[in-house]
Amino acid sequence: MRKAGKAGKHRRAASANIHDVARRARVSIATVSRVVNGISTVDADLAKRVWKAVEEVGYLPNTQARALVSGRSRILGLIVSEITNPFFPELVQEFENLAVAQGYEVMIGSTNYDAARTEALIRRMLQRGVDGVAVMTFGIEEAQVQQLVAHEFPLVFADAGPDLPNVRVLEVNYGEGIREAVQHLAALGHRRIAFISGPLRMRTAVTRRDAFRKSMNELGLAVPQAYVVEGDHSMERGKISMEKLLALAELPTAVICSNDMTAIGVLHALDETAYKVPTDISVVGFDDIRLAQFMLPPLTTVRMSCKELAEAAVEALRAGIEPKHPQSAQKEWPIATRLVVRRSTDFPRGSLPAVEKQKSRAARREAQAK
Amino acid sequence: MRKAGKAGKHRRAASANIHDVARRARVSIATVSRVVNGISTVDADLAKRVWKAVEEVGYLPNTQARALVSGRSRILGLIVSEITNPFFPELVQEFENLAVAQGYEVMIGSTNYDAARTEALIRRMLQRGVDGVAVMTFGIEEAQVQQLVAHEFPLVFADAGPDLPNVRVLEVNYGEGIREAVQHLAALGHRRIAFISGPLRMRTAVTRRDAFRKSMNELGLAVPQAYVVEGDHSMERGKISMEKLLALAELPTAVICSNDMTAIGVLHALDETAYKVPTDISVVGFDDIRLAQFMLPPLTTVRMSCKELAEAAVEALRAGIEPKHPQSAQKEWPIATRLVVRRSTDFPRGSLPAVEKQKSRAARREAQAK
DNA sequence: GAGTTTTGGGTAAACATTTTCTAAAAACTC
DNA sequence: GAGTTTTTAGAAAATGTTTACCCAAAACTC
Repeated sequence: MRKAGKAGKHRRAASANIHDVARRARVSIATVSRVVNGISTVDADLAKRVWKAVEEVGYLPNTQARALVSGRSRILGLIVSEITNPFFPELVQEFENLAVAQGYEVMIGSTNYDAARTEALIRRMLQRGVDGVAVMTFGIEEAQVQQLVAHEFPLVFADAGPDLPNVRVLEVNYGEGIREAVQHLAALGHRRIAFISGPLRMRTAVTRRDAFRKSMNELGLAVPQAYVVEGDHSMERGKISMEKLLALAELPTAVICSNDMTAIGVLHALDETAYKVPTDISVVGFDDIRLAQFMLPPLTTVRMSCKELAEAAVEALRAGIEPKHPQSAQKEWPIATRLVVRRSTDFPRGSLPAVEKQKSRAARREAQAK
Repeated sequence: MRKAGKAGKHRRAASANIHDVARRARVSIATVSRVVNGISTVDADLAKRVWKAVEEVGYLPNTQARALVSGRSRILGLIVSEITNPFFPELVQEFENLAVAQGYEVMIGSTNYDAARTEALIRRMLQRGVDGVAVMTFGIEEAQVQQLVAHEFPLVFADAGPDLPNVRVLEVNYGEGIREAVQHLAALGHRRIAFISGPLRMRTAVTRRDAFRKSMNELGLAVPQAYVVEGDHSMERGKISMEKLLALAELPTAVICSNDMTAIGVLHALDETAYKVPTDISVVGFDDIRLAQFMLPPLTTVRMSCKELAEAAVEALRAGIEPKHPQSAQKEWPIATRLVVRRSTDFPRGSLPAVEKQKSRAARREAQAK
């Protein structure tokens, strides 16, 4: 069945190519190409013959040859901070599903907050000829942005990107969710609320922290300097940050964290003390990773929907890549955030009579169970 | 600076190609190709001139053209079960680092235990012309194995693969780690030990369960039918499985889980009861994901090193791909497992006088802290 | 029914490389 | 110093597609 003159060199037994199909269907390769690409000017009978031949020889178009001649690889780059932070796999999953549904492949890379690594990653993406890149690191260094921007393909940034023609930005509305978190805690009676931020060299970390400060101000609550601790979005650092807070003379009664991994570290730090969550200290996370509801206690957190982010990212990229995409003019893509109340937040100790408290907690538990 | 006749059609501004470099260095494209690929038959002076030109025009070889003509894409496929299960991102990370260090790109896909999805994934990988595929799903359905095996490229299976010339298998020694876990529990005084398995249609799940049964037998401990519950490696199912065990008339004093996610579900189920971990029930996981040490309490678990797995997978693939790799004859690649004791296991209640127990636990905690 | 338009499919030129073949020049050999 | 071998670099073929261009035949038009 194999083509005669092929084989030759010691090379992988190539699978069927367009010529094999053409020969079998007794048409030219141009016709095969047209049929496979769904170009409608082909006679129905011929098309049927071609499809039959495609089936018979098990033809899969060679993407490399396709990319070479068409100038489009149908690969989307996806850059994340840390693939091992559970938020990102969830995002990757959604992104990939959507991209594949649109006929794209995804090339994933994580920066691990390392400049050299990021540069190499970008170079690899350029070399593989990606059609566009989504930078979902929530902040990236200027030098690397330049490296990316210099090439002409479409870019999507989560949360912070330069204002340039082929750049689209997913505008995450942090204010919303963080305000809800602060108000939720304040409503429970908390006055001393601390915040553990992300690494402040990331713009998003600053944005989230400022959103916290703003919401506190709105309610007339003070934020002492020592109540804002810099973390780095890792569990390890979350733990250390909480230990810093625990060393203060006047402890906060609640802690809001810049992401869920930090919150997990905080829970861990508190587990090593006599303080209980939420009885003694309430904890709020950010992201709502799937794990959040499996923490002990299940984590109250601000949800930033992966699905929503992924949908916006893929569409925004397509808007940049595909010549006549309906939303090609849209530069800013809004993303909502909102509080999800679980069991890591409660009244601060002593704010209500014990009986009352017991009752309310039970009631909330019940509500939660549904 | 741009080549004259180019531009033409409405196409992305192409970056410099081999002709640009050749013109600038006043050599032929063959020479440029040779220099860039490190073929040593080029005069040192010429090579220097070529590298200079490469720098100046910012030449990046086009991987698609390369792949097209050489028949090798330098892409490795990596198939995992669920990218959202934290074990896999850790594996992906290690795998990617190693692959990139060897000049390969990685194409990742997760099956989500879905046959249609898996088939589509394999098709995509074939079409992109991967040089080899590592199937790290710890069990895959026969039909899909056939689909993969039919093509001639190298394959690596974790834990269960067909015995074929171009297939290499990472043989995970489950017996080892699981025996350590059972012995650890037995040494603490546990006699009633339950096991929550993975989905039994996966061969690895059966293997792990059988390893558990065998280790129990060796110690003369009975394993009632009801003490072996089928899970599916998810937190949700882990929780449900534990609830099943809690409904039994005679409760086990310890539970070993087929992976860490299941163990997290178990911890969660127990948190909703009056039973404490490890005081009332000890829990052991499997995998040792990074999160395990951040659980409350930190999880005793059997470590299956991602790094070791990734190293073996990449090397085994290279052994299949690269003509003269030193280990090209090696078909089985052993992977060790071993118990990591943390704080989710302890003496069963009542097995020792309270004072004694208190003391030992404190001692262990201390040992742990280091 | 001859001229004109439409339809549909084939030919061949790209695309950016690697690699084989060839040939010139340089370095030996006796 | 003529013949032989080695070294080195260029010319050109090949890789599997898409697509612009062209031309034959069919379908209209009057």
